[in-house]
Amino acid sequence: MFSLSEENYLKSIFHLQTISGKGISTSAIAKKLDTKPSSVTDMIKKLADKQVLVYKKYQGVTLTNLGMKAATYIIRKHRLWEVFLVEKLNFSWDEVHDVAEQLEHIKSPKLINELDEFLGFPKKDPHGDPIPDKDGNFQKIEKRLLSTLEENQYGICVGVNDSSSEFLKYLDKHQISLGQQIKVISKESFDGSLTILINKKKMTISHKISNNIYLQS
Amino acid sequence: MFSLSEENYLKSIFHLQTISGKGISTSAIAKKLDTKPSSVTDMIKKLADKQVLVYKKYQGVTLTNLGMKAATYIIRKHRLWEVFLVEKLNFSWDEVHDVAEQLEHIKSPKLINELDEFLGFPKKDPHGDPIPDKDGNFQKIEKRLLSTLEENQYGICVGVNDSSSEFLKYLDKHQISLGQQIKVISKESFDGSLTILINKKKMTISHKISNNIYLQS
DNA sequence: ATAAATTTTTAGTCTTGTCTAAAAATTTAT
DNA sequence: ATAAATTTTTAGACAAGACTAAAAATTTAT
Repeated sequence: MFSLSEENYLKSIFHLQTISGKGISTSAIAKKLDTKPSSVTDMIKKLADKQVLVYKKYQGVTLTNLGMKAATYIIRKHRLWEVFLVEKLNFSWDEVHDVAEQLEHIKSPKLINELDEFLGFPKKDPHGDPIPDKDGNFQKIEKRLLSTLEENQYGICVGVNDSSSEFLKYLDKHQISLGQQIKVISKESFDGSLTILINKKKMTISHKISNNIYLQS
Repeated sequence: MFSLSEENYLKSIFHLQTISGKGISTSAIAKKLDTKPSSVTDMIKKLADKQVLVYKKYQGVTLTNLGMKAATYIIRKHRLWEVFLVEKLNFSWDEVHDVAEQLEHIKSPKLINELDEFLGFPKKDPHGDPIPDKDGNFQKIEKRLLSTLEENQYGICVGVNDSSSEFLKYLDKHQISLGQQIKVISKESFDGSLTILINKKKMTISHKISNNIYLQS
């Protein structure tokens, strides 16, 4: 069984590993968890003792299969609770993160599987991220950042990279949501800004925005 | 804001206070929380600093209005989650306690009021205990222990004193549930055992059982 | 290849919440 | 009323997690 802190480390390392592929540095973990590298070193030793990751001084860490399994289960819980909050309790997608962050640590053999069933075994959370099933399997949807598209290319919005309340509110305000088609009209090479067609309307967005929206082509 | 431990102390002190009425001793709290009196002394000082209880050496503690309010809110959360688990997630009444014990500590201004609404503003939890509303008010149902009835008296089962899984399973096994009428046929003064009429059938129960069942007359 | 800059680890400290052992206060019994 | 028993508090210690400051290792630059 893992402590609350241990679970948060596992989840962060899993996320970092999914992006980078390589061993994760102490400082990267510290940054993600908003803590100090020295604290990370301490915790990493504990987690290595528990066999959930491999750790060699100065070389970064890698999750073991056991660690991957534990992290996936935490993510399953997080995303199912997000669906619950949005579908049943009238939360908007920018309000769910902090609460799900707490709920994901609840321990009960029965709770999550029942919740899954109650929600109809959803495959994706409100931000478009896939929900692992009870065996830890989930489909990896191939998706690409809107910022990588060229003029005249298009796709369906299937996810976001930044789940912060601020960003999600921006999307709501400009009526950008999951499932919508987005087409790139023109691309400004100077600052990377894009003019896109969405909802039959043209709009221009900055690189910072397009770099946080995922499309499926 | 209170820590997890502080919340557990508040809840326990509230429960003890509801039963006894008087100031609660260090050792009573220690027993309830399965900890040591010395640990209780430490925590009590912290809680007194936070103005939630009044503490004088060797005299026991009493919750202030602030403390009562905080404790009531935790109990509201606990009982609403119990209703959710039973009504929506197929938990039986003997399975809910441990999970609700964790869920009651989730912090979210929105979560509990939405959950309350989602459940249809229930007035009682699965064990018959009243659920405080959002302002902390709840009806005190006058109820008495089955063990205090005399021969030929009867009442409706409205709650239990012991919420342990073992006791609740006993009740399920013998088909005793909330809402049923129970009549005392005879009372054995030697050991306090009762012969009762329930479901049109006679059965004999020990004093330990009748002392944990509440009736409304 | 060596010096400078950066990253990581160690060493020591702090906080929260707990514990044991012993001292102090209170209650009970004679 | 005083001694004995009980309850409560103090004192000191420990584990989990985190922090700061300084040392060690690694990477980058000259």
